[in-house]
Amino acid sequence: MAGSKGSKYFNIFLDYQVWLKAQNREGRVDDQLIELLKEIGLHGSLKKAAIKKGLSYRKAWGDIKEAEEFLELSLIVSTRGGKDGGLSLLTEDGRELIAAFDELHYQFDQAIHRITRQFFNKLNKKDLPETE
Amino acid sequence: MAGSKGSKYFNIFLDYQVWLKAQNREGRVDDQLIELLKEIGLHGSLKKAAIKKGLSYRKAWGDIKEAEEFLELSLIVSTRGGKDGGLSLLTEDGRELIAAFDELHYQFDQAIHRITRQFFNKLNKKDLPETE
DNA sequence: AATCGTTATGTTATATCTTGCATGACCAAT
DNA sequence: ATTGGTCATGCAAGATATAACATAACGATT
Repeated sequence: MAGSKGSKYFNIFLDYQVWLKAQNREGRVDDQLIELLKEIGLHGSLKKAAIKKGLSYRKAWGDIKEAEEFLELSLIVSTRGGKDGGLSLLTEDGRELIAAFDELHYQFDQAIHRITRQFFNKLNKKDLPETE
Repeated sequence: MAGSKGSKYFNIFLDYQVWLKAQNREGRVDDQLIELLKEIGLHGSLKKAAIKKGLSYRKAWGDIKEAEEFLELSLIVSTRGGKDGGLSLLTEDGRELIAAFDELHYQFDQAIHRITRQFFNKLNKKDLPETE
C-alpha cells in the first residue's frame, strides 16, 4: 500500500483454523480437541493428556464429553480404579477421527501454501518492487 | 460468514477461518474486521457499521484502532462535527485490504470445496453404511 | 450560540470461559 | 481393609472479553 519502507508484511503471516460444526446442535470438533485426543492415545490417560496440553482436567473432560455428544459417538473409553488409578483409551471412532483430521490438515496446509503466496504477492505488488 | 457449507455428514459441516497475524506483535486481521470495514465503506459511519454488525461502538472502534496499529497503516479516516455529526471513510489501504481479503476467501472457498468433499468421503466410508 | 449526531476514550458493569476445589466411585496392589 | 491415583461431576472462584455508561471534542445547520 502506499509509501513503504520495505515490506510491511514481512513478519505478518496467514493463519487458519478448520473445525466441524452443526447448524442445529451445539459443540464442535477442532484442532485443540484432536490434539487432546492424540495425547490421550499417547498416554492412556485423560489427566496426563490435559496436563500435557496445559488444560485443567475439568475442561479436558468437558471438551471430550461435549464432542462425543456432538458427534453422537464415543471417542474414548475409560475405566477407573486399578493399579494406576484408571485409564482412558481411544475408541476406533476416535482414532479414525484423528486420522481424518490429520489428512484434512495436510490438504489445507498444501492449499494455504499456495494461497498465501498469491495473497502476499497481491498485497506486495503495490508496495514492494522486490519479491521475497 | 466464514467458511463453506461443503458436504454434509449427518448435518455436520466443515467450517474454517483465516486471519493475518504476526509472531511478535499483537493484533490480527480477520473476517470480522473485514466485514466491519465493509460496513464502514457502505455507510460512511463507524457507529452505523458497529450497529449493523451487532457490536458496541466501543469495540468496533477499538478493533479498527488495533488493526491499524498492527498493520502500521490507516484503514479509515474520520472527522467529527458537521451536519451528520461526523463520518468515517475507508482509506485506499483499507479498500485494498478488503479486496485482497475477498480474493483470499475466494481462493479458500475453492480449496475447501475440494478438500471437504474428500474429507467427508473418508469419514463416510467408515461410519456410514448408506451413502447419501 | 445552541443543537445534534458522531467520533474518541477512559471507566465500570456484565457476561462468558476456565480453572480450582470438593466429593465419590472404582479397583489392583499392599 | 486400607491406600493411591484416576475417572466423573457439580459448584464456587478467578480471569477475560464485551457491552454499557459517562464525558468531551467537533462543526455544519438552525
